[in-house]
Amino acid sequence: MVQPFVQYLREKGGLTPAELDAVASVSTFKKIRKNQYLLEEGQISDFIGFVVKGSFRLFRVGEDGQEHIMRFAIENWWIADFASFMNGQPSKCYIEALENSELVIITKDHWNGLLETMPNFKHMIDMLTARNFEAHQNRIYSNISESAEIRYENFVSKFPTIYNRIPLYMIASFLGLTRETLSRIRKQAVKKSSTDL
Amino acid sequence: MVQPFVQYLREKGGLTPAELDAVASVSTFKKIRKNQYLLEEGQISDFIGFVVKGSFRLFRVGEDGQEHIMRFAIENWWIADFASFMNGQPSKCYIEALENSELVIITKDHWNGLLETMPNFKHMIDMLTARNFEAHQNRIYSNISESAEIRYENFVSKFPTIYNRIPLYMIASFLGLTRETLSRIRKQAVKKSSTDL
DNA sequence: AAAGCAGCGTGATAAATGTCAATAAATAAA
DNA sequence: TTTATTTATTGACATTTATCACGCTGCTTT
Repeated sequence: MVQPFVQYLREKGGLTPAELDAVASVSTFKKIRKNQYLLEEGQISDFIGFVVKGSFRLFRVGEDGQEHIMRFAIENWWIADFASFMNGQPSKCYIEALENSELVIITKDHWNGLLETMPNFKHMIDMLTARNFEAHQNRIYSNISESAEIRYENFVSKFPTIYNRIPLYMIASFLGLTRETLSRIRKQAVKKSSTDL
Repeated sequence: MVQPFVQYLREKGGLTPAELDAVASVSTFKKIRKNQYLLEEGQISDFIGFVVKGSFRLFRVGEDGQEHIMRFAIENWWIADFASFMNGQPSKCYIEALENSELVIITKDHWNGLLETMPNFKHMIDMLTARNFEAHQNRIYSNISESAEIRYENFVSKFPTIYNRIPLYMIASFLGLTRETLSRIRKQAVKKSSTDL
């Protein structure tokens, strides 16, 4: 099985060698090229991916045709449209590779099997789910209470590895801003920090 | 046990009489008066409440002292700071009764016990969790992509029973707007709809 | 009835953000 | 290197939203 994935499962889930084998037996390796879609609107997300290499964006397209980025994923992140995955409904989202990327794929049936039969795995996912829930809460709070500038600063400090790897206009989309506004916010921030002397 | 709660468990979870008894044996009834707190910042939400009667708001207080409403709950809704509940961390939220209210309370230990021993209960909660996740996604999408006016309209059509029961300035807070702005948006909306003739 | 309070509406003005258009800078392709 | 292509910046202007101040209404409480 793919090395970074094994390491992740050992560190985060404490899986035993036997358990790692069991996960391996239901895992698929997948390469996907830049700008290709892992999932498209209308499809059902009946799998979950683990990013081994590369990066992804998950976005929805508004009625006006504009793309709105819900989520990024880089190495060691899980990626799927979890809403579609959990409800079995057609997805409202696209998942696009931002670079040539590599994934481990686990289908929904296998995933649920692991949760039922492997307590270590279930415990790991429960932890992630709880953290994810909290992250959603924090993002909603941020959206309804914080200024664009502070939202941007928080993003940078929270996701430094994403911030310096992904085009600015995508971060703007994630934050619910236009690229122009984010560009200006950045300029102001530079001015401010140089005043901090 | 409290009638509306029993009915809810039967309808949504298909619980048997024996199962209802089991839930009853770990449930507590609680009355709370208007403007009282069910939970305060810093406390750990080690319980989940089911609203039998009345209404609640869950909010955070920003650094400037402003209150930002994350969530409402009325009859037949569950209420807790789920982030605190799941992670066992001190809550960043207050939960306040907006009217004289009544709840069924289940502590965390009992809750987890029900999930482990009662598949019908677990299934019901899994469904709710999935829907809740989707609702969060939709709210984030709404926040980053939609205008204040559309956000308000969607709120009204999505939660008609909440909208006509709760002060407007709280809805504004929930939507991330000032009360003044929401007041003006409403006036515009009236003007528009009267032009629809 | 009078006083107090909570909620809502509105005007004037300021600040934040979006839109459009043009260009520069950076990166990839030829 | 030269040429395309993508990404980022900037200016001028329009729109949206916030802020501050004030008054109105309806409901309690006294």
